[in-house]
Amino acid sequence: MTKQRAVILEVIRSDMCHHTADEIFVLAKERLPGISRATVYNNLKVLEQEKLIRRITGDDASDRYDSSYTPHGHLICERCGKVKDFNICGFDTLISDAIGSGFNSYELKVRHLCDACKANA
Amino acid sequence: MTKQRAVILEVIRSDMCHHTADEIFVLAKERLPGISRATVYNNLKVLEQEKLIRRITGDDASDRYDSSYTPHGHLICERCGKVKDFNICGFDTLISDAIGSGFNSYELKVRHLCDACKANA
DNA sequence: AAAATAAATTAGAATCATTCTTAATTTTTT
DNA sequence: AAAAAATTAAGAATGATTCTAATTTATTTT
Repeated sequence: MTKQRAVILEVIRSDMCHHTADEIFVLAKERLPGISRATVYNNLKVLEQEKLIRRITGDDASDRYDSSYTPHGHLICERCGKVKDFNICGFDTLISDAIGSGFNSYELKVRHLCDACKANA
Repeated sequence: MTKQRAVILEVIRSDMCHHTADEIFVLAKERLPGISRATVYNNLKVLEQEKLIRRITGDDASDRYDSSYTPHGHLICERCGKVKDFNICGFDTLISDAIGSGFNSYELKVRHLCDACKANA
C-alpha cells in the first residue's frame, strides 16, 4: 500500500458520488501533486482486484468507481446522469434461481427520472 | 429506413450473439461493400432511440448490441467476454419494491465463468 | 419532371478514455 | 549498503467512438 494508493482509496471513500478515473486523478493530484494518471489507473485496477472498490460502467464513456465492493443497484437518472445506490433484498437468491449458482458478481443499473428532474419536466 | 439501416438491423437480428459495432460493420460490409463505419454508428444510435435494438455495455472496451429492446439479464463470461441472455421472472416487481414504481428500464449484468472457460481454467 | 431543400452517407481526421513503454524512483530483501 | 523487485511518472500508442466537410440520395415544391 503505497502513499499514492492510499490517497486514491481515500479520495474514493471521502465522497458518496461515483467518480470517474479522471476525477479521481484530479482530486488525488490536489494532495499529491506529482501523481501520474498511469498510477491512478494502475491502482484503480489493483484496488478492484483486492475488492476494496468496484468499477461500474455507467451510460457515458468513462467508467466510475464505487467505494463499496458489495454489489448493489445503481439508480441512474436519464436526464441529469446522477447515480444513486439502492439495495435489493433477496436478489442473490433470485439470480441463482435464474442462472444457477457460480456467478461471481453482478451489476444492476435502473434508469429513471429523479425527483428533481421530474419536478421541472 | 435506408437500405444501410435495414442491413444493419438485419445483421443484428440474424444472430443470437451480441455483436460489437465493429463486428456489425464488417458483417454489413459483406452485403453493402461501400458502407462506412460512421453510418453504422449513426444508425445504431437511431435504432436504439427507436427502441428496435438495445445497446449493452459489457466488461470490455466496446459496447454490444442486442436485437431485443425488452430488458433482460446478460450473463457475461469474465474470461472470454461472451454474452448470453437470461430471463428472470418477478424481476420488475422486485425492482419496484426496492425503488418504487416509475423506472424506465434496467440493465442487469451477471459475471461468471462460462462452461468453456471453466473447462480449461 | 426540374429545381430546391432536407436528410443520410462516406472517408478520414479528431477526440477521449485507457493501456503500454521505458526510465527513474522507491521499497524490500539479502 | 548492495542487489533485486516493485512502483511510479511521463508521455506515446491504441482503440472505440464521434465529428467534420463534402457528396450522394431522398423528399418536397413549383
